Amino acid sequence: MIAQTAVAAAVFAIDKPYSYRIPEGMAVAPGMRVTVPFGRGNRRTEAIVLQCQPGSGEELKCIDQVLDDAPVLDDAGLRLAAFVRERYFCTYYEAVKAMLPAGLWYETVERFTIVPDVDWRTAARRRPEALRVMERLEEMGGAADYPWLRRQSQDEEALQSALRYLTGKKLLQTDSERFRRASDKTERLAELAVPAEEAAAWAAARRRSAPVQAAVLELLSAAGGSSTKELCYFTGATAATLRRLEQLGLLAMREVPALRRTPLRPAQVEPITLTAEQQAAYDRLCAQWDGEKPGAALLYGVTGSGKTMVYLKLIERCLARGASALLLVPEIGLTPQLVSLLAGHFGEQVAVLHSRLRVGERYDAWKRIRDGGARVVVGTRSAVFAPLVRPGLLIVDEEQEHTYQSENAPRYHARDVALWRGMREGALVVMGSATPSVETMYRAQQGIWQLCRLPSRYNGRALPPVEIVDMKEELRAGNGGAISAPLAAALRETVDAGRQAILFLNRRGASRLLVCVQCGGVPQCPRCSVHMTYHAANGRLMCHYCGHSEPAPEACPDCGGPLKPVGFGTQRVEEQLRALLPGRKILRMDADTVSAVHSHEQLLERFERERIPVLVGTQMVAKGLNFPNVTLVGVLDADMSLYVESFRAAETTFSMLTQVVGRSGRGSAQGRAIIQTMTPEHPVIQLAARQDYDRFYAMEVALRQLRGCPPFRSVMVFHFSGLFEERVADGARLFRAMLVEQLQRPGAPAMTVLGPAPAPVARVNNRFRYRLTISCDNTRPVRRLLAALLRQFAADGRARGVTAYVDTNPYD
DNA sequence: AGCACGCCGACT
DNA sequence: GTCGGCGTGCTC
Repeated sequence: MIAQTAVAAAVFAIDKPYSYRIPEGMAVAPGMRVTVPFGRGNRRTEAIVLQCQPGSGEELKCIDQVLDDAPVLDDAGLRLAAFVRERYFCTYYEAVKAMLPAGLWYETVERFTIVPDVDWRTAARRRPEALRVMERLEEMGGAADYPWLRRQSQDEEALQSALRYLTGKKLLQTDSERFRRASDKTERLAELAVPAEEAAAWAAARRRSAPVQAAVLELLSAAGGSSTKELCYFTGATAATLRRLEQLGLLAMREVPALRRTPLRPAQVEPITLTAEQQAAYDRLCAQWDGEKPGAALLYGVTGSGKTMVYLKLIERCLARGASALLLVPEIGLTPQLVSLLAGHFGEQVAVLHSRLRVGERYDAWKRIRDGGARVVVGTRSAVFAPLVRPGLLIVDEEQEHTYQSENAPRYHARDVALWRGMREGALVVMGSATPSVETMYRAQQGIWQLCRLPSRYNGRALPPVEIVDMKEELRAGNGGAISAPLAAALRETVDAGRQAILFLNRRGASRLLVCVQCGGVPQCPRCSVHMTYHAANGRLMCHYCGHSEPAPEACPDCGGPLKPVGFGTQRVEEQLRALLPGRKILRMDADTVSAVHSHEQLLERFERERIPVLVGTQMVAKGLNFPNVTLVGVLDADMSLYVESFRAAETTFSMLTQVVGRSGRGSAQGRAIIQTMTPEHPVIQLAARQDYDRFYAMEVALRQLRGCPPFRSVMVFHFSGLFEERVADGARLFRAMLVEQLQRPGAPAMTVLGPAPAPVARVNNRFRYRLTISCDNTRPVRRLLAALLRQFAADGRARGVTAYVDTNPYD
């Protein structure tokens, strides 16, 4: 027998089914994972079986190991992987990996053994690091695994180069052991093994020579015990530091059981009753559902119209029909009430899937879903791949949210995957939103999807009145601060009345910087073309692009001048508020105040429970929960997000403003909202203030047609990156030339090509980045052409050292 | 992307 | 003379 397989080691340019012989007596079926030899060196790699067919396959290499007793993907799953691959320009295996829970993945541990009877001392005499490795191995009896070697070595890169050298010279041989990644049921806790005073004394003595170790001990002396993860975050320590302290007898590690299943907190619920309007929408959806091919529908309901009630009723019906339901949400942390509500109604049948689950939790949830135990799945983006038994209903809540688009390969959009699944698996797809994306509304208007409206708010209350403040006038009047006079007055009024207010800073990463008071310099990331963010919680500088982190320097690295932390966003606003509202409590929510210790859920809870008068924050406060006591919402710079380089700028701004304004007046009291802007006349701001989605949509859809953007055409962004700027730029230009050549052929599709140009952040992780944007019809022949072009590009010698990938209709 | 094969400059 | 540099081509 012959197996057609998708191989993990295959990159995009060479990704296709590879055939292997199935040895006599080996039980292999499509959807099972195997290991196979691949490439000239026959290195072992994982693969998934796509198809089995008869044939002797004598000329083929053999599958060497079967990793699963039963298929991990069924036919529908394999077809879905093929769709994701074709649609999003990724490899088969990348698609498969996105579909399976991490707990199912095998890890390979490489083991190195000294080849017997060779004189490695002479052979490697010119490589000191290689000699050291061999000596260490000899002490260990001639063999050790990679993790052990890494622990013994300071410089991982040097170690890897030495190992490459030694295996190349045939002085070392390797073999690999595979084991299923331990389903992590425990968490490591670090505690002091000596009295706190002793540890503190040790730390004081070594503060110079071992500052990180000292910091760990100081923190533990103060805090008692801490999870290793948290400890590393706050001190900048690595696992190696902790191990060293353990060896010194200062630290003790303890494994404590971590919960595998986050307990659901079922809400007290009553039977679902719908308003007349909700009932009408529900009935129409059911009628569609009962049709031959259910297709998709848009549930367009203003904020507070009770879309959730309709979802619940639909899920109830889905279960009654013996099918499973999926509810996708943009961000799980913001929907605890929804999860409780589901648990209240559907109890043990609910499974929650999101990226912050532990490996074991995720694996358990996945199994419960696959085995039919969990038939109501609520989760974020990747939950769209949940192995639902008989899927009957797929709901995408707030379908316009950018979190549904994956930022790494496969760069899929969960809403589009849900639509594909719905079509293929005969499930009804419901997209819900108060501000639908232009694409979705267009399709609903065109009758491709059914359009159900919920025009009235649940409590019958009108939306809060919105006031626009012209910040140019404020400037002319001599107010250069972040808070305008009308907002200041409204704040005082609200707070004096015992109500609460939320101020929203419409800035991405409103971060804090360290600025040199003497030369004005700002510490930059050594690997990226961005400045580093200052985290007061742990006194470190961090790069949000590559993850680089270092202790904040005492003095300016350039001139030795004093450094001062400068709050660019929320902090400055907080200072002004203190002056404005003396003696009042103010809660700030940003990267500085949100940490491992205080999650933003906790902060929001405190805001509600303690009735703190004012909450200031960035993106995080825009969504948030329902706070009945909030009667004032202020948007500080509404137009900021209008000027980002994206065809979605207007849409995201409108949606965000609508959401923020909707936070006000959720309870019994009337709310109000104030929008501050430099461009009060801008139509998006005006329409958002009036909450006039229909007019906004009409305006925006016309613009999209003019500009060749979705829903009329797709925007595909090609990203190029590499270590040498010249090469990347040349590569991007070469790609453009190749593309233009294709477009000149007769019968070629129509496209507009823009660029290439350097990416907004031109260097990340030492790699230079360029982008090329095209606008085209996203049809199968076009994708085939683009995929062929990417393969040709990868094979071209002139593009050596440059990698490329495509993003479809990106959000940034 | 790896990895092996293959052809030219600095060491025993 | 060989070791080792990296340019080139293939992956069932």
